[in-house]
Amino acid sequence: MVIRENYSFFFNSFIVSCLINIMNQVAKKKLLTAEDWQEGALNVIAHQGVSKVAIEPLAKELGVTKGSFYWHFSNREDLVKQALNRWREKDKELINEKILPVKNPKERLLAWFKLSAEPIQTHLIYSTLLADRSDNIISKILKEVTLERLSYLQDSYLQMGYDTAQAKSQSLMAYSVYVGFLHMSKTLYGSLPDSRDAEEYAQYVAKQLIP
Amino acid sequence: MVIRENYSFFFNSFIVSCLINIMNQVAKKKLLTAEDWQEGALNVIAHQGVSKVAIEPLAKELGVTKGSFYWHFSNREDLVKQALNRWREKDKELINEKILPVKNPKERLLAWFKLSAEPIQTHLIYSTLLADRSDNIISKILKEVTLERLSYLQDSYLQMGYDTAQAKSQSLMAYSVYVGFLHMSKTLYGSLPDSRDAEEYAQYVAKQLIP
DNA sequence: GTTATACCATACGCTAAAGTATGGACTGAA
DNA sequence: TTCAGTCCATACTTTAGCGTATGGTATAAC
Repeated sequence: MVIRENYSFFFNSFIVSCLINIMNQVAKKKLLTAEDWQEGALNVIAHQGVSKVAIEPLAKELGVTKGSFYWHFSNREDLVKQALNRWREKDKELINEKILPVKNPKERLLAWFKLSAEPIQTHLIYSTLLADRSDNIISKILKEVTLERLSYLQDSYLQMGYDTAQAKSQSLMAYSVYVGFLHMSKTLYGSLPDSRDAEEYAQYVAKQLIP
Repeated sequence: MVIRENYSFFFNSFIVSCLINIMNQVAKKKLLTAEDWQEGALNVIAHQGVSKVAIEPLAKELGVTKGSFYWHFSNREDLVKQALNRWREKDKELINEKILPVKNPKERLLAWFKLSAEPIQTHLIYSTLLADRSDNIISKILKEVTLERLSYLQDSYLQMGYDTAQAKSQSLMAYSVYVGFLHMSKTLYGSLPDSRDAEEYAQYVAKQLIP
């Protein structure tokens, strides 16, 4: 008892601080940010397409109601716009971290082919957007992302000794193979293949497209 | 006056027969068949996607009302199903007429690459379906069409001396280039390129993919 | 301890589109 | 001429989802 009395201050302050931490975590999990909504939207886009992004179902999934949504966004179009911009930024970061640091152009291309075959969200989103011409926002962002991706592919081929025209055609073809792979795997297998098959395929394609 | 009297029978019968012809034409244009609805749906699918196929707007475009639709089809899903089956049949006929008759396997592949770059409806529909996973009907038909197309590509490579594994991989890659081309052209140029550019591109790709 | 602000719930109106029920017009056959 | 069958129009009901209006609660600042 004496001990408890002596340590009561410690225990009390400890418990209180713990409670505050927990409550903060609960509060932080319960209070949604705009990013939470964007991520939810991107998940829907990746698996069902932009047209399936609906406010009320998404709110239900996030454990809130429409009231939350219209606090963070002005309307549905606003959410789609912000979500797609978020996707573009995340995709850019991925490339900046995993592809561009590879100095040797041949190895960089190989790394890109490997990455392009991995079953990650950014590919799912890209392939879904490719056939969705319902919005001008989509066309705009899609074109930007595609041109940016093509540019670092072209750079690699240039650094390998291709002239400008050849590098352009070759990078376009390589990128077409990437796009085709995304759709073929979804069409034939229902989803992107697992890492082993993807690696194997990437090796084969790279052999054909990297001299 | 006399003349008019004399020719009145002729005039009357002529006018009547003309009217009957016109009315028949009007009647034949006014009475829609299930095929008319299917074609209308395919047009929407080609340019806007399956999710944009709506009964009342389509009826308005065809000059009728929903009453006509629910006479020919049980519901919306029924229309989509029949329309996609019609697309599959028309696509099959196209291949049977323009590709399969070419006896030399190398020339047959070349003909296929050329055809695959032409801005025709069947390609638009295919590329739109590729990212639309909203329905099981779509996935099913899409898979069937893809496998069938892959099979005659693979046959061509087999006849050119490839072994089974090589022919499989090579045809898959060639088909991926096709799919990629569809999306790339829509993404970068907004639509499929005109015949000259397509021909040029087909030549380049064929050089890479046909030994 | 009052007050402002951030965040969310609830309730409502509105529209597009699916599907139903019913009647009408036209046609060919009996 | 009547009658059945074909094809379509019109008038509903229903539902999903967008957007608004308003009120409630918690937290931080003062």
